[in-house]
Amino acid sequence: MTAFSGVVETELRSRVSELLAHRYQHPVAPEFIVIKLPPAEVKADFTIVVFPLAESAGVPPQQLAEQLAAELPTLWPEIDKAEAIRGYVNLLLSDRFWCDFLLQQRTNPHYGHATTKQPRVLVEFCGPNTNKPLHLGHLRNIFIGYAVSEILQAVGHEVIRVNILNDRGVHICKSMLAYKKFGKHETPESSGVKGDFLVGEYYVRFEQELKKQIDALRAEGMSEEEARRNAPLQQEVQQMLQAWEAGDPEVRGLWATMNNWVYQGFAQTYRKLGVWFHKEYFESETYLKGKQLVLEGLKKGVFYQKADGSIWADLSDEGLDHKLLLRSDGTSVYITQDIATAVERWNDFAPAQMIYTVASEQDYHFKVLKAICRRLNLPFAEGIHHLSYGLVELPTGRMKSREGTVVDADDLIDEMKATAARYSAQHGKIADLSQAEQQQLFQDIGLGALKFFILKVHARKRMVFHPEESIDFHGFTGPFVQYTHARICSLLAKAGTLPAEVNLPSSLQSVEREVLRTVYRYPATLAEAAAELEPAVLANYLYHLAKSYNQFYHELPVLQVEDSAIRTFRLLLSDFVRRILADGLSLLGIPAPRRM
RNA sequence: GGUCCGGUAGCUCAGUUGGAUAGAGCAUCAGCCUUCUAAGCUGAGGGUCAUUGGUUCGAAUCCAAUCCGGAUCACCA
Repeated sequence: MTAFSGVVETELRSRVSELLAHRYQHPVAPEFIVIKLPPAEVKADFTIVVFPLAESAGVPPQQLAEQLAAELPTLWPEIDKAEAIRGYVNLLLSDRFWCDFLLQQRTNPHYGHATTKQPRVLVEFCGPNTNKPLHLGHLRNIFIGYAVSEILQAVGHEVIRVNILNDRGVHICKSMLAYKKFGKHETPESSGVKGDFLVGEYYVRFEQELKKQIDALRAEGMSEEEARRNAPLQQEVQQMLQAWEAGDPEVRGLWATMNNWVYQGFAQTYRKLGVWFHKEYFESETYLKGKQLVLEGLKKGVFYQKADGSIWADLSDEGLDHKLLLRSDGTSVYITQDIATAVERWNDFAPAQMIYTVASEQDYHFKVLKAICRRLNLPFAEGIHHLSYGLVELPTGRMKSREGTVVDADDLIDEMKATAARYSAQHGKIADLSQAEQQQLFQDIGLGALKFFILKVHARKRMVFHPEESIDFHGFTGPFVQYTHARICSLLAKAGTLPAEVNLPSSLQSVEREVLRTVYRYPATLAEAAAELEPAVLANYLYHLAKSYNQFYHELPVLQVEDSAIRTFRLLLSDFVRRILADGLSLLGIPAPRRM
């Protein structure tokens, strides 16, 4: 009911509420009074929607609107003009109010950020398998998870960032087996191939060789399923998995070696992306641990056992199915180890919430996980939250690493960087920077384009990525916002130091007012982005702020203004916008270069 | 089949939680650099908000049904 709003809305609500109570004997709680931003054509800062009030008060809307318009300015002197039009009261605040707002807030080092402490939360993101490099899907996950972490921190939460490494299982053995058979002892060093890519090559190689064997068997007359089961590689990889689980030293040794290659590769990519974790959890360390919890649950009667010995949860009373928790041979399944991992995290950090950044294909899984933790009476059960996001697909459909149809994260980052370099060369504005500075700048812009491209879309939507249509650097993009920031930096550099004592201009231009109105919305925007766990809210806002600043910049001179009050005011406004752009971008994990 | 998610301009997406004539970007067309960074600014064209019904003073937004696309319901992870 109460939308995300700021100090003015709060003030207006309480004034209107008082007015209705005292003057019209019609009490309405402030939070039920609807304050909106008027459409662009209307020359006003805020709009009170009178219809709901009129209805319950039994007064015609236009009549009540006129009464409010007549009385409100006397109750709150900051209201310069109040007009009643077709059941709306359009309010224009005074120039003085907006100037004061700028002067007060520009020195606030935490503008938009919360000053009160919020509970500790844990955010899991990334979640790679250790048999292949990170791809575009991981990038969306990482960008969302990182940005949500930053945003939650901005509104006062202590945020613990964790990763989950899917480092064991048959798919990991596949690359190991292929390496053992075809690897000829090559290493990342000897081959010059980044560790995660090297391991990924063997994963693909396994699938290729397996397919050959299957095709050969089918040519001999076996069915698809039969051939798959009987292919020698399939049997070998199962044996390898058993050897791994039995702790076979040779298999474990190869596993550790290859996983370390992958981790070194990941570390490079994380560094490039600017992300990090407080702690990494390894499935190899938790996959056995959930069993005890399940057995306790069985003892307490929250689960049941079938005749074959397998253990199940009956969740049908809450619209979910029966869920297997332990196989008939007593081994764990995926969800069993997830329970264990959650318990471990609870013991490590005791967070009020555990947020899992995981693709929407696992929506059902997380419903089940939460339900089971609840039934086990685990203290963190209610705090489990699945931050679900839509898959990134290619025009040809889903990315399949087995078939090699993936967009590798590193490759994409490099392409973006190259594109940024091409644009920069065209514009020729940064030729005086050193080579190293230029390289860093290209990286910042390329990553800015990529991260913004992904984050500006609401997480729940799935997105199709067209590799041949390169990501844009103009319009509603990261570079546009970065450019606006750099432009302001340049302006301020030419202006020198900002004066401490300020005279305010006597009146504001409409573009200035529009920029101030947008600046005003920043705290409410952050609050909304945090509450919704939705970086897109922030990305959209930053674009609008940059857009309105560019209009201001184009329409009005700053440095050449004679009147020192106006010149100073515009510089301060520019500086404030610059700060918000830089702050907002950094919450999205996007650097804000000072030149470009 | 059950459940969940999505459907808004040619394309990619917003839409302030039920409010005024539905907005951006890209693409197309037309303008603006002897002035603070043209990765910018201004303008034009482009819409049956999937469909139908309902609730309401008022619906892209809420409800129901239908259509289309996707995911999921494994002794896989």
